[in-house]
Amino acid sequence: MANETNNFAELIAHCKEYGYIFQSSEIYDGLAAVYDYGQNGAQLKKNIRDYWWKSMTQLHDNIVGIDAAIFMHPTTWKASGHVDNFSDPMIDNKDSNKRYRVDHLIEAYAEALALEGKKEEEFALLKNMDALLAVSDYAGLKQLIIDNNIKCAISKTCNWTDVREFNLMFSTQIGSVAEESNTIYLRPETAQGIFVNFLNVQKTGRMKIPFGIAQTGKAFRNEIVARQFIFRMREFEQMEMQFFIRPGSQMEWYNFWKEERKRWHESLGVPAEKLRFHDHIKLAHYADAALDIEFEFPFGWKELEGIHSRTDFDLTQHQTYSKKKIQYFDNDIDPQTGKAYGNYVPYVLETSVGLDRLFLTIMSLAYAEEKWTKEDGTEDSRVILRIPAKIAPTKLAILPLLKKDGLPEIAKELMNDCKGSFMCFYEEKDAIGKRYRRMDAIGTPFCVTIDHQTKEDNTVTIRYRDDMRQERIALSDVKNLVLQLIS
RNA sequence: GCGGAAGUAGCUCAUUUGGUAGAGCGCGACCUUGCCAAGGUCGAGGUGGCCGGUUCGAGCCCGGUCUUCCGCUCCA
Repeated sequence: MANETNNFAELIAHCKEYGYIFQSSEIYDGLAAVYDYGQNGAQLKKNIRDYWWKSMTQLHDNIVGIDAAIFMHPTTWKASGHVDNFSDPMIDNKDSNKRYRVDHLIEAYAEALALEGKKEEEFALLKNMDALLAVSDYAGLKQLIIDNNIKCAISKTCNWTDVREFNLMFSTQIGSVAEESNTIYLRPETAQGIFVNFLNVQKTGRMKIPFGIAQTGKAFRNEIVARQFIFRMREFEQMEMQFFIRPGSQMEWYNFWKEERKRWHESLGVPAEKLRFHDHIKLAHYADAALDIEFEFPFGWKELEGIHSRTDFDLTQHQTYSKKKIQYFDNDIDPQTGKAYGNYVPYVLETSVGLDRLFLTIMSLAYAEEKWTKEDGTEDSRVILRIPAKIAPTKLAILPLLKKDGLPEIAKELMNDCKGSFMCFYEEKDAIGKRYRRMDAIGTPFCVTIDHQTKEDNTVTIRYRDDMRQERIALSDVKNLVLQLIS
């Protein structure tokens, strides 16, 4: 199949046209950075999620899955650091368009005052700022900046916007009365639902370290700008696993999961040369090592999955804030001391994939436009989604060659036999070639055609999406062959 | 958030300077056909993204707004 093209804009259009992804609330002009999955997209997404869930829980005897609520006690986000790190007053310079954190801007100016020996002015300024920050007086903060004639380092002007708070967490009220104390957040990450359930799972599941807790679910971030289709959305789905380990063993497990997760992506047909590791130089407040598994998207190398060594930060924080002891008693013998390891707060190794990003990865690899010259010299083409058979939304199309002569009856019987085992699609409209092309466009890997010969010898034609090859097989073998090909 | 470009039928696009909106493909029904996008007949589908202004009259001119794409910015 020569002459393939792969264009991101065409992929986005294809996703809409064939029921994979629609813009949210499109009839009302849409909602920025929010998307809906259509009939085919929802099934593909579910298949990817199921494949991940199975590989984590069913195939690892020391990993179990949970499903925590999106709403969590507000103190969760104080403990995790999200309240402090996710919400800062910001101000923009209108001339340079440069955005500053207000406290950083004022502190930098105070430092300059100190260098000039104006210690008293520096002290007064910082005291003023702290007082205003404490009561979230944004107008006062702006006035403070203007009164001190604090300038933008780039434009050298004092032309500022109003001070605004950019909180990346969405908030809402729980209960019917909107009071300050009732404010809760939509979780900005799923991880905390695992950490707060550490003791529940460890005790009720009698889990022994090392063990993991897996979870898939929605998370929400009020991104300042969100772009690149479903790559960065306000509402997105994570698939993550927190692996609880002995302190000191984190680098061993970091390296283990790093390789394990890359191999997993390759098992979904992602070519090794399209994946790479990107080590974090600047680490987040909770991590002692972190890397991204990046994929070469149509718009460049971007994060697909994060591997983070989170140390005992999260469990220790929850222990402090909840005043509940979150520890593990390890009976195994430490070869160094000859005694049991004893009580400790476990370390955590996190693997976290963006399900929507993985969906986009699969789609960008699958989408292709093929052109070729037929035997009679004319040009032919097709649009195809080469989605791996094991995650394709529809596995098998069952097509009677004619909608008469008893062929639909045989086809429907096969449909009834197969539909309990995998997703099937039945179609008797239009010429057979046209029906094949429609299946190519939504990524159905196999088509079976029932014709007059079927009535004579109980054989059918199976047609393969990827190479358009056809072969004759027994009608009774169809289900088992497809089951074998999608496993 | 800033700058640039765009928005007409499900899709791709026409509608030359303002004068009551069209095609191809696709979609539905019927007829004909039957192994890789066949043919015929009929049909459904648009208050031109939305709101406002100028004008006798706006898809076209002006303002605002929403959304998308590209470049910055942001992304604990």
